[in-house]
Amino acid sequence: MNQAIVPTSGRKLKLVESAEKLFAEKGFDLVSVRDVTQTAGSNAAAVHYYFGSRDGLVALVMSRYMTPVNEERLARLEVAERNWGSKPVPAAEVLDAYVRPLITQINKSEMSERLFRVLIGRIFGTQHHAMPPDMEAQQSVLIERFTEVLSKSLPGLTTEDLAWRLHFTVGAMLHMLTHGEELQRLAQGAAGTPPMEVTLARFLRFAAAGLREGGEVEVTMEEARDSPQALFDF
Amino acid sequence: MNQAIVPTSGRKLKLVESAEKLFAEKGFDLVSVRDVTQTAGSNAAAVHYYFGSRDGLVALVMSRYMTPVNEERLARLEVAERNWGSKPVPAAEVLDAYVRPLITQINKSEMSERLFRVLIGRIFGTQHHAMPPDMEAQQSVLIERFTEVLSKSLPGLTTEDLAWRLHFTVGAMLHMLTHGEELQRLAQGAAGTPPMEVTLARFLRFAAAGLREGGEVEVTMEEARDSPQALFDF
DNA sequence: TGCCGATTGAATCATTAGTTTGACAGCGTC
DNA sequence: GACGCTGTCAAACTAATGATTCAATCGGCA
Repeated sequence: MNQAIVPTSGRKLKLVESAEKLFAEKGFDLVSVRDVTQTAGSNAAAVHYYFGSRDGLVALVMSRYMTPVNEERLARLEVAERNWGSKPVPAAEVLDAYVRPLITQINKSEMSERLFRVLIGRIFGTQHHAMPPDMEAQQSVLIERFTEVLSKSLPGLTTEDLAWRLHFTVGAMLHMLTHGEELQRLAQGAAGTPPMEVTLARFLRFAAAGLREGGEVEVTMEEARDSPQALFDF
Repeated sequence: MNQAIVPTSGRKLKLVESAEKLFAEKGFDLVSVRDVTQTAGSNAAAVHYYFGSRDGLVALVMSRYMTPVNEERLARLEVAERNWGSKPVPAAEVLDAYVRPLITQINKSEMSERLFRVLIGRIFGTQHHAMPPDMEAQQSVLIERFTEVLSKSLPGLTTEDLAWRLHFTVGAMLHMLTHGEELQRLAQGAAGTPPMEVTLARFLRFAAAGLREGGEVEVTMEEARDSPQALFDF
């Protein structure tokens, strides 16, 4: 399924791999067609010959990694649901289904762990309307499914609270994936250089705690407008 | 302090305000000098006359909002420390010092809440090495101070765990600030349209729970390499 | 009024971007 | 051997960008 997308014809594959590397290092926006073709030892026209346009190349790289991750996420979620029968799946296990595919896929990939992490972070951090329609749809399905299952795991939560907590969770994950490098520079060694599994385990625990114990916000919008300060007293 | 940076000379102010609006809407990278001058009803040369370069304008806009927020953060942190004397400041109160200045500053600003939120998110989300040196230094001090105080609030944590949890926290906040709009589109109304105070309160509770109850990761790197799966069993 | 520095704007430059074109080579087929 | 298909490449095209130039204009002050 992975290989079907990119035929292993030498030239095309070389282009995709060069693009992946550069996209991971500098971000989708800061890599030009010429950067890619130069790294691949090829010509600018090659990108348009194989991918139609720069956007075509970007879309291909994105779906090459997003699709298998999302498919594994949905598969794991279904297994979890089956295992727990009519009982709600524990939140931590739902999160696990969301996070663990990142590890699975990195092991399948030939890219370095560091580059893979950043690339995946950039892909999933792309604004939804800026990605190809089919991937946007893929993401919508994912959000819907995980929200549905999680709402049973955390029955006390309003849909509004759940939506926002999930949003925080996704934000924390994307930041970790894309900007983990920066933390290691900033914290001057205090953050260590843990392998991805350890960092993901830390993230999982952090997010599970936030999702479960994040309390309730019962203040209405009207009350909030009158005395915003009160929101923070607890 | 805020006004000192930008003299209220009509033309210059108009340029800065137009830039802020466009930067918030499209991001720093996707706004050209001509976009700004056109919106301000002015000429491309004006930007270089007043700000030296495009980067000068960006730097000015960034510091205009980052500086007061960070100063208030540090001030509040000091007050909290004084109030608790020799006892550690509760984590939630440290987070409060970190978050509440966003509300203070939005009320001082003339920008709409929505634009302010996104702009602040983009500013603080900028890679540290991509910002002017003085602001990079400002951020370093901030991280150092908050880490220092928080490590006393959460005495059980290793510095490595703390560093990563703070990283998650910052990521969740930035995502909420910059991409909150997107959630409201994606969740199809499920996220509501809460005022910023409510969202920040939600965030604060989420992050406090994650920081406090995120558990420990005692597995060493060596063990993790041998059996990554074990990390997720809990 | 006349001067002078501060400001403004149209035009221009140099560079970079994505894309297109047309020529050409390899290669199998009729 | 001519034809057609697939790749490949250098070059050129078009549009945009940040920056610069230089003449015109404004506004206060002697």
